[in-house]
Amino acid sequence: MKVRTRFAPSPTGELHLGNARTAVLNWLFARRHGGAFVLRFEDTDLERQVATAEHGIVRALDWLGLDRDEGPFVGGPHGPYRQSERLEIYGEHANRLLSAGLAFRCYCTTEELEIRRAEARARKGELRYDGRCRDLPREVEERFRGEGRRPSIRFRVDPGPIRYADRIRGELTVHGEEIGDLVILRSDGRPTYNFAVVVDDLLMEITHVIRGAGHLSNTPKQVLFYRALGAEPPEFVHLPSVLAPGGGKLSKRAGATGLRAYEEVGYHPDAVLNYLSLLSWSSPTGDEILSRERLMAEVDLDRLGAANPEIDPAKMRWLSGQHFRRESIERLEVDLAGRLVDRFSLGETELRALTEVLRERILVLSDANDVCELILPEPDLSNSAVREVLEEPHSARVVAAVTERWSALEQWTRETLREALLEVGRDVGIKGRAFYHPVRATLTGAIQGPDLPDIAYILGAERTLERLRRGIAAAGA
RNA sequence: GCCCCCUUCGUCUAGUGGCCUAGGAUACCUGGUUCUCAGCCAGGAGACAGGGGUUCGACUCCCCUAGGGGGUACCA
Repeated sequence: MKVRTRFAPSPTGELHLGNARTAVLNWLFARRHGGAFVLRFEDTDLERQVATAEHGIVRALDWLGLDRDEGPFVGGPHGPYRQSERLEIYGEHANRLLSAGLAFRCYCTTEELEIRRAEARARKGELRYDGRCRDLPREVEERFRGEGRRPSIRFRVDPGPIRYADRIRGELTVHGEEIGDLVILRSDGRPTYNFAVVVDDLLMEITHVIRGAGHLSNTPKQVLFYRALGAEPPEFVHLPSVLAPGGGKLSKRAGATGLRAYEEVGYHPDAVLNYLSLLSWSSPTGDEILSRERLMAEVDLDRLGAANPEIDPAKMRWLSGQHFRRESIERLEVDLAGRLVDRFSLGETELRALTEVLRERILVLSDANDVCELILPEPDLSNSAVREVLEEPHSARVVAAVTERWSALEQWTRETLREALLEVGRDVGIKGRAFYHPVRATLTGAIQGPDLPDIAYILGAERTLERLRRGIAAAGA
């Protein structure tokens, strides 16, 4: 049977690392087995205003490179893919259960239920529905109807063990008496979450339900629905919950940063994909820096742990850097161009040189700004730190020697610049700080930054030599 | 309150009864890369939550406790 997975967020807000990890595993597993990845929005409970959230989610998925085979905006044979557009379908299925005697109409109002729950809580009793409408005589039903009560439809949950399986945890059992009769259709006709999910997953022919462990306790209820509808449940895989750094659940104040923010800071999307798949999973090879292709080939449902992992921002940044190091110059150049060209009015050769240097040092794309900020603007030679360096006795001589040697260069490459610099150092007989600082200060107006040959390489021969000559003048003065 | 799940270095993890004086990665510390920052390279320190069992032998199996996560809704 063809593997079909789905990602079913409710379009309330942005995707965060926790949601995204669920999407990632569903996508990876589908791709690994040549299956289909379906997107579905669970929006039954929401009013409008979700349109922007829908787009935000799709955007985030696109950024991570998780393409959908079916879903909103792309369509597919099992649509519609928004629960709000499937209301009649849920109604039909609920009625099927009703006529089969597996469900019944419950005339209790929300208020009555709440009062009973409060009482139960007060005397420390069971909070569950007491089943009072299970077998209502026809006359009573008529009377309730006459009173204007709108019934909800409840599913009969009989006492006794309910067995279900989770791929990660194995066979599990709960008891029907701990669940109670479940509302599947509210009195206003909208389905409840657990019922809608089952109807959708069934109709969409989902084979593997991969979702957060928060749904573990919903699973037995859903298994009951599958059976009642005459179907076998799919395989359930409950991924451990992703926790915020320092523990605790992902929340507004801790770690629930939207994916958009990671995109803006400039994390490599493949690194985020890589990082997320490494939560609860590890490659049998023990490797951790895994390309998109390797992830698609290797990530499977075996080797999934059961403990809740915490996000480690530092490791994610490190991975991002690793992915940039392996990125092609051409691709990185495109990413960098979007952030730097206008802001620093870069030319083609400058951008290329910058990309070559930056590829070896950035962790996230925004690191590039700092480097540009430091070396691209005309250096300010008037600040005290720079003045101090330039006033050293040998500074003028050092800068002049470097200028002379570099201006004689036939090839302006990082390598030739570096070799030439080393030679000058030996010739002049000055080394360390005394040698490098005057050159650095002259070139950037700072005494801290990337390697000098790299700076010269990015600036290009003309600008480098011009700055150096100005430095000689300043040092001589 | 009741029910369910989880528990190896700070963090992510390897480990399925002896291969473990517990391996890797990150973070941290130190050194190197004839200047600095980042990067990179090398080295160092760092864990089986606690207590009972089972066994010739437990990180690995069972029980209890603690801690964490989730559920108990006409929320999703």
